[in-house]
Amino acid sequence: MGLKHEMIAQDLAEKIKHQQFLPGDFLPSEKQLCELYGTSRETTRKALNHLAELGLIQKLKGKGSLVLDIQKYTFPISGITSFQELNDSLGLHAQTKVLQQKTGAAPKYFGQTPIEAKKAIFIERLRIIDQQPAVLDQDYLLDPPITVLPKDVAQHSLYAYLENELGLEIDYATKEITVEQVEPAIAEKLALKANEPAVVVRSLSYLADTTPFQLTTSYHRPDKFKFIDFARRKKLNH
Amino acid sequence: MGLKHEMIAQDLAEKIKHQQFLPGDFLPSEKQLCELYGTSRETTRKALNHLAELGLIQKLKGKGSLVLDIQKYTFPISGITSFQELNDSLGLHAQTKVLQQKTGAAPKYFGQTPIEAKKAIFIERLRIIDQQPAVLDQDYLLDPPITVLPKDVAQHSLYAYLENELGLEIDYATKEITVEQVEPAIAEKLALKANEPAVVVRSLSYLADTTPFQLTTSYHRPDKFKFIDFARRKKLNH
DNA sequence: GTTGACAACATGTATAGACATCATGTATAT
DNA sequence: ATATACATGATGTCTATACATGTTGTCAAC
Repeated sequence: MGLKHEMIAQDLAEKIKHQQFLPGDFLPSEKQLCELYGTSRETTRKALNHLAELGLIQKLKGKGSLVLDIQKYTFPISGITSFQELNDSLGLHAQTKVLQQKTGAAPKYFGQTPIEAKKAIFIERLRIIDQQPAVLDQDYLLDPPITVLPKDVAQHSLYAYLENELGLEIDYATKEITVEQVEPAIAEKLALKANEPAVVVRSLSYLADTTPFQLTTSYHRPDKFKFIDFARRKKLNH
Repeated sequence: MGLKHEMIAQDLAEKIKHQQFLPGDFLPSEKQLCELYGTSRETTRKALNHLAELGLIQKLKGKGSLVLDIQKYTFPISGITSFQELNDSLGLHAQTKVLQQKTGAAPKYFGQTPIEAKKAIFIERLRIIDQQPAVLDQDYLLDPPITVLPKDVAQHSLYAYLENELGLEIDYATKEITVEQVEPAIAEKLALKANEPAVVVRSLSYLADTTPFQLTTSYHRPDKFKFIDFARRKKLNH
């Protein structure tokens, strides 16, 4: 079970990552890819457009699909990616220390957005890289839709549990990055110097049916923080 | 002159922004939109998918296209957007002070990416919001492809000049956000306190033909910095 | 040698149609 | 009343085709 255009995109992405296509190379033409995968042109084009959005290739009219020079660490960071996934795909071998897990009331607001769910599971986790605290994550998993969370999930991949065990479809999120002074308890956990601010990433994540399910605040040590993004120019802003 | 699917997307985006469709509403069905705009279904769907990528709507299978509740200031910030465009679309009425404009050698590297162009136009601009310095932009416009820059362009919109006057197609960029201690000259221009770090956004922007044309370093006062993003979960990371 | 016309091939845009899947209301059978 | 079955209309995926436009090499004319 798999959609054709996604499988083509997946396959080509793998081949680019494994350097079977090098930056500066052209991918096979759409016609050749159609024959190769046994699909129609529109389907092949859907896959190529997906890769272009991700910044893996650049489509040049009349010429072909050029493989771009994206360093490995450039692409997984933007978008919605769990720390565990990042850890795996970048080989960070970071350590996760679960500081708290309890149930309680859900926050009433995220910025100006009111939160409907009344209950939530609260998790606090410290991410340690090279024996140094790097990130403090505070998560509220909203109930509904998430009613229980087995004890060991927070230690491993939350997203894998939600997607694979509960069958939830994680779809989109809004994020906000600021730099702030944080309360002493948090500063202490991150081993910040006196008056040193933290990078605060607040995000609200939604399922495919538009139900919000997770509210996260991540506090990053500023010297460990790096956000890398690939963006295409969109022309729909009035 | 305009592509059908882009014009539909543009039109629907306008109507959403002007609240002719409210968050929680469904857009007309694809079939109705086809009749309304006199287009085929695939063309209409291209427009809707574009809006979904931008976070303006959520498509629900079997139901329709739901208008999401995105605050105005949520969407223009991500992607590639010039300060001038942001200023206009958010009504910041910021002030731009051009500190320097000169020609010289281009930097040799951007991170690990080597830069081919030898010459460049260097511009330094201070963005002032509410009488307070907020951002210091240092731009290198690479030569080629940009050989000259009229004196008053830096004061207004650089991107409008490049796109409309020179006919260049600005297409994509890579960005990197970090928090760093900056050199005293820069700290002074931003009126930073002693040892106060700045948010540094480094970006390399490209034309549609993959030519890099601009190398920007933006230094933000941390208390004025806010990065807002809408992201969809992509599943192509192995 | 340079230019120009042309063919071959690439991607870009748009259309029409088929079939699958999901949501929902309605009518029927129990 | 409840449950089942079905029809309807929505979006999702895929195919086949046509034509437009950009790129490049070739070959002929000058």
